[in-house]
Amino acid sequence: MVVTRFAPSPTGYLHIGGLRTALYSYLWAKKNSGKFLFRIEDTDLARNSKEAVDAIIEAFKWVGLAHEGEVVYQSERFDLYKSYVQKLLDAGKAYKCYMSKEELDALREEQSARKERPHYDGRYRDFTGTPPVGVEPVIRIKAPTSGVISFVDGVKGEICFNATDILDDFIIARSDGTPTYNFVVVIDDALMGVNEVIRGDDHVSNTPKQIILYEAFGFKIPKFYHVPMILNPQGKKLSKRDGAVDVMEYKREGYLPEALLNFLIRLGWSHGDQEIFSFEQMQALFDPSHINKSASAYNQEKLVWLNTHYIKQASYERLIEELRFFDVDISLHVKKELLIDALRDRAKTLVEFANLIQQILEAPTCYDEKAVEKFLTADGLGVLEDYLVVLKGEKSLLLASEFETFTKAFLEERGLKLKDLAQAIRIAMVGSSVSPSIFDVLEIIGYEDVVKRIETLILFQRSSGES
RNA sequence: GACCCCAUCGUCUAGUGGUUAGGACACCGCCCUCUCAAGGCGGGAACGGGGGUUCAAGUCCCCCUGGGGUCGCCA
Repeated sequence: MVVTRFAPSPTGYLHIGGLRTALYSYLWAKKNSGKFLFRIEDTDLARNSKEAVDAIIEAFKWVGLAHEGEVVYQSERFDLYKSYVQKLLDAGKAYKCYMSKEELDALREEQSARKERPHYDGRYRDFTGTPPVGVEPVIRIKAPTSGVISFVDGVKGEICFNATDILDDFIIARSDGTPTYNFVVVIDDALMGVNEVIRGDDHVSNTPKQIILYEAFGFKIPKFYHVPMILNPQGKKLSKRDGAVDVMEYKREGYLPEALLNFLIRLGWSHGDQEIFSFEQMQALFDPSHINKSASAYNQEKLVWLNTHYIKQASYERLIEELRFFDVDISLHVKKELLIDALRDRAKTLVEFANLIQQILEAPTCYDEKAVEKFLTADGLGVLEDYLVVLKGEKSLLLASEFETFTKAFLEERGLKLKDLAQAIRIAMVGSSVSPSIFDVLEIIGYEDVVKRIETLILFQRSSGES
């Protein structure tokens, strides 16, 4: 059975890069009817926070990724780790090192000055003397000093390292007794049964370290998939400056989670020419062997396009529900469905959608000057006034089609075209020269308010004309 | 600096020795049209460079160049 996991360290919000590897892990487990586990890597007491944990879990909930079983917190497993550290110590595969941080820093500096790779020199590896007083030791693993460490990466293929090039006796437990990342990852993945690890590219150089730990314990080495980073549009590392990197920021900006997921799955992975993937299709089609080897640049336009796609597809109920988050509640509006249909093709995000709705539902409080200048000329205003007079005798107008028939008849009698009147009506309805089809807008607003809004505009024009 | 990884349109990518190098986003043009969108149709746009291997190379090999990652008592 395929067992994957997502193991963030709670130092902040959930990053979209993290979401992508989580998605891949989730999908690969689902595709294989396996398990997707969730673990919080909070061994660094100083840098994690409960808020960060909550934020990450909230983001997971928003996008709909569900993990199997309880969340595992590493901070609650220190005793377990200690016993495994002890095993290594007992087996002579790890040892205590009494070198101070200052000494270490000095050593590293020397090495870099000599243009060498900074690394621990193993001075306590075979130490048998009396330890210096007042120094709490760290525990270091006895790493191989020769040979080749290689593994077959599921996305990159075979990766080889010379032990001498990369390894030193790295620390597995700090002087305060707490275990370090590379150690706990191996213990937990092994104990939790994780056998397929999908994670960021930045971990390839940790992999050989972890492999020697797997071997030291005799654990089965999992299959690794290292997925390339997401770069910014300039091809550099993606950062806050490049737009949203916090997953929840996408919610606040009005993106649908399925759009974000679709965007992310397709960024660095492909299934032929297919662009649109429902959540079900993702689970059926995802295969890590099609993950691209090279890093990909974040491209907001594609996300926006996907978002518009999913807004067009969404059910009325769904949209009404989502819109509530942006303080627009149209659940009780009689024309809610027409309202949605009139606007869904025009909104790139739910934020825009909410604004467009408000623009129609609330009578304009001001009028776009340029639009007024261009369309409410003496002639234009005259036609509108004329229209209002006739409209007042048509109290039964209800549907868009009825408004249309009425309006077209009105225009035909006067030898006018729709374009001679449409913009004036639009300004009266929404205050600007941009809106959905005016007949839909008229139906949504309703006869009484339509009359009111035209009256208001005419009044406004007359009074400003006088002054 | 050492080690590792990567390299097709501006961007996301298809491509596994023989293709007019395909699709999508973005862009441009046309159509539709009451505005703005949406939609339809069409267009420009790529194999980083140099050597090999081969009848044949975007595809395989080498070098160069360029980009990225890692070198913590962080994860």
